[in-house]
Amino acid sequence: MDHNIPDPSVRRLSAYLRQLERLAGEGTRHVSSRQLAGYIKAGDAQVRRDLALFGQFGRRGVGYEVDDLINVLRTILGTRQRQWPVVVVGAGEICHALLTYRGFRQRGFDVVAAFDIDPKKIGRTIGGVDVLPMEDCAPVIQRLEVRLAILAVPADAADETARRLCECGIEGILNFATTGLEVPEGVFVSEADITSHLEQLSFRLTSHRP
Amino acid sequence: MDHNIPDPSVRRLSAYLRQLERLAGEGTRHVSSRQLAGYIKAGDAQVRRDLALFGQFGRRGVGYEVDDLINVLRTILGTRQRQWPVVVVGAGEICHALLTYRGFRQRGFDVVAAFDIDPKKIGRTIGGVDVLPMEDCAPVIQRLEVRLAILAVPADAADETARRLCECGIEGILNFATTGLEVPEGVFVSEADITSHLEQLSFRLTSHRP
DNA sequence: GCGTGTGAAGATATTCACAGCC
DNA sequence: GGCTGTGAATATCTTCACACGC
Repeated sequence: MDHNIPDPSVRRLSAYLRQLERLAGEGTRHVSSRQLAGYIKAGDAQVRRDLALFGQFGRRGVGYEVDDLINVLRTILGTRQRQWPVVVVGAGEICHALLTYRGFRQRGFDVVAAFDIDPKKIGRTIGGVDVLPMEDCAPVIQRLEVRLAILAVPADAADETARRLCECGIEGILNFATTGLEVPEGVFVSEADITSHLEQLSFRLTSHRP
Repeated sequence: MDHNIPDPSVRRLSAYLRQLERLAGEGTRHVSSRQLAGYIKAGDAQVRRDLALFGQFGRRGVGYEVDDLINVLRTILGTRQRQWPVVVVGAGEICHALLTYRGFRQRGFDVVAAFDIDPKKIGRTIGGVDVLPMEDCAPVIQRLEVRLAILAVPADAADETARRLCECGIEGILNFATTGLEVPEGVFVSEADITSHLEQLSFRLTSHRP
């Protein structure tokens, strides 16, 4: 399987999967690229191209079988064969929201531990997940073979914490901090700063209308 | 000011602003496109191009004045002249995290109210913000001239709630639900589904290494 | 008829490379 | 020497349009 997949395509693959899961829940068995495109802001050719990057999954004249395509997309995204253990660092409000959200598991992610440096937070259990002292992060990550971390610490601690996570072998970081992170080669970062999202919107509402 | 600004550029403008705010806090007065690019995964020419979309803000041989550029970027992003009132819909855990996060205000956003349909949640005050019944959303949005909403309801309620918000005059939605939304022409949606972010990462860690 | 898969064309975004100014 | 701003070149992404199979 090739490696030069554009970022926008990967984002859309996620979006297709979300729609397909919904369709499957409604009992729909077949779907066309045009339908799928309708849910996303995209054209039907775009949908077919995105899928064609990985193989041929449809039938001409018919479309795609919903359940099949779900499995294909999960395989592509890496959430079919394995359940990904994930750690959350920083036991604040975002962490709380993440640990009580029950939707991750069925999508292939499993929050196995949270870490903090605040003794008042350490020892608590939130949503069935223990909040552990930051010192434990290396052994836990290694023992459970955790490769993904969610970073939810204050901005001024983000970079240092990220460095530490990378040392423990973390390869992917979902970053809720407002700071951009400096990470070693081979570590992927996905930015989830909420303020930036709001700024995208405020930009679009500011004198840039079509 | 033109309107055909690429989405990736707008995302980077946010990122530059975050870095500049940090630099300003550290007392740094000048910055070059190369430095700025170093924080982001981008080249120096990219930084200059992004800024050149809106004007000329640097001095040759010198670089950019940090405070000036902060003001420029805030103006571009629309967060300099005005404080944006924002409503949160769905008073769950994410809402709780949003209402207790104190960083929005200094970045130009002000959460003015939260809404829910659950009587047990209505009437509470979280982080100084009242949780109001969903029926009040239209009058509040109109009275406070709210144009931005954060959608934090369960997936199955997302589309219907979004429709309702658009009817109230909301023009930008930050969507935490896993569903893609169908919104009228002229309404902007920014997707913040956390599972999708995790899927981006798990994809990159799955057999697609360089 | 319908809908996929895909070369070829087109549109967009990024990088190069250098003139011009500090 | 350093660094911006920007045409020109390149790379990347998206759309068109049609052959092929259902």
